[in-house]
Amino acid sequence: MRTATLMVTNGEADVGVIETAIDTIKQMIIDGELRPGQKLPVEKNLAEQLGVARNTLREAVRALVAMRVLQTRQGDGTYVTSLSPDLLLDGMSFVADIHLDAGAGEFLHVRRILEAEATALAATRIPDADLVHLGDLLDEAETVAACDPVDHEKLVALDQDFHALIASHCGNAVLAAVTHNMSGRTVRARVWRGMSDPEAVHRTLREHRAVYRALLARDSERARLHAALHVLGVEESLTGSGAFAGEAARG
Amino acid sequence: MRTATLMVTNGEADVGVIETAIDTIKQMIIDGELRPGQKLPVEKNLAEQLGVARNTLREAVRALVAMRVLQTRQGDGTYVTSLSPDLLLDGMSFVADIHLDAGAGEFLHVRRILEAEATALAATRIPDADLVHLGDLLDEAETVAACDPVDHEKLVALDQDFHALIASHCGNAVLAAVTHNMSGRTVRARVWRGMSDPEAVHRTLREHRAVYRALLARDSERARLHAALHVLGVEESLTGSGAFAGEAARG
DNA sequence: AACTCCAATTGATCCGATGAATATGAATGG
DNA sequence: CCATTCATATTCATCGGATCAATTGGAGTT
Repeated sequence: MRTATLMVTNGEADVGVIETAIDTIKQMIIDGELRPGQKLPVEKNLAEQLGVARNTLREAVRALVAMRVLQTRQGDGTYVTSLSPDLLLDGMSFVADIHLDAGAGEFLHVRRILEAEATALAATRIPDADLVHLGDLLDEAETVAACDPVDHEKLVALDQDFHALIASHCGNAVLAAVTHNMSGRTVRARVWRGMSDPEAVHRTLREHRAVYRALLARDSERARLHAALHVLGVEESLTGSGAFAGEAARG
Repeated sequence: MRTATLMVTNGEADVGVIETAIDTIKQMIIDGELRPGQKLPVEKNLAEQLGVARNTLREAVRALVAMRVLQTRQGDGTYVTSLSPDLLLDGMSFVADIHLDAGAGEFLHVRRILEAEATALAATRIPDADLVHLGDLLDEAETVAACDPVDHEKLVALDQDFHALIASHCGNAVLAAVTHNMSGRTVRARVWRGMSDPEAVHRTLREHRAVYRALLARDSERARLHAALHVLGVEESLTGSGAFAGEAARG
């Protein structure tokens, strides 16, 4: 009956009833008692089963909802989500966002490694139809960049779509999710907003097109290099080494 | 006064009061209004400031506590954590754990890429003192492995320490944290528990020592290769290709 | 100055009540 | 017989208050 108490003795130190309830539900998922899509007992019953008050259970459930493990629908019930990696790992983008001052470079370094691998893998896996779609994204981005009042928001969205579409075809959902989330919305927005120089925007778009051509050629190594170089360019533009040294090296 | 309502109009769709409260607090952190280590207003005041009930605020705070953004101390108050990447990213290990059936290979693939990079970087950065410590870990692991009733729990802990110590000196906290969390406790435990064959244990320890020797030689490329090969061995032992093909290829 | 002890502060947990959204099944019209 | 409409029950969302427990900080003592 008092499952919660049993879990405490089994697990680590008792740091609180709610933490215990969270870990208990987590463990039920890991153990397979709760499967993706499955409906949980109603709050009243589940609270009684775990030996906690309904409000306490709600805080535990809310924590799991925040980390995309559970999903609640008012009037219906609480369900286990698909637990797919891209769903559970999308909280990482928030981590990247709050470190855009100090640690943005570290996130970008990781993204460079992963994006290079994901792009290389995608070179031999992305369907022709999605390559066409990729080309459309590039064309649209260049159109937007040509306008005088450049819509940076639109460019950010197209940039994100471009990389996400490639990564989604690397054959590894975890790699795609981690890569995608290694730079959050705020980071991407800052990068593009920092491109006051029109030349910087065009250079970035040229890098995108270089990756695109490598994918068209189904050349993994070319794709890997261009992807890495592209992210490296972003890194250097953030650390400031791109404004002088980077630009000089390119020129 | 009604900050929460203002945030809704500013942000995305209103999916609930609690979600709004969570996003508001998140944004306050991203914007720098709340800094690491800072104390939040008391529950009563903060709830009033956000225009929600105290119970509602608690659920929001609880969600942020679960993702290691906030920390509460009874009788004292609620504080913003250090927000360090290793703290905020340690929830990923849970994601890895619940996918140990289907997607363990995908996590290991990512870990292989990152661990190779982290080990290569550490080769030129890890202090001599920690290299000594690393050697001690290896010696201890071999001692444990030599005992008849092999303590697999101890081996798991030593394995985790070995890799964590290396990654911690790669000069990139994000890379270290992501690498570390790419295989959770449950995954590691399963891997080591699956080594019923004593030869498999010794092979793994030999791989560890090969990485160690490369670090001693301060040879980044050797370290990278041995690290990648080591994780690859784990991948193959999980997918089953190690039992036959892997063993044959090695012999 | 150092220690002890008490009261205020603050979060932790619980309880009950009301509102809002959904699902379910009966009733209705075709 | 089938589709639609609608009333009702179920369930989560939100709220306000009450009590317990842990920490803090100052008063008082040595």
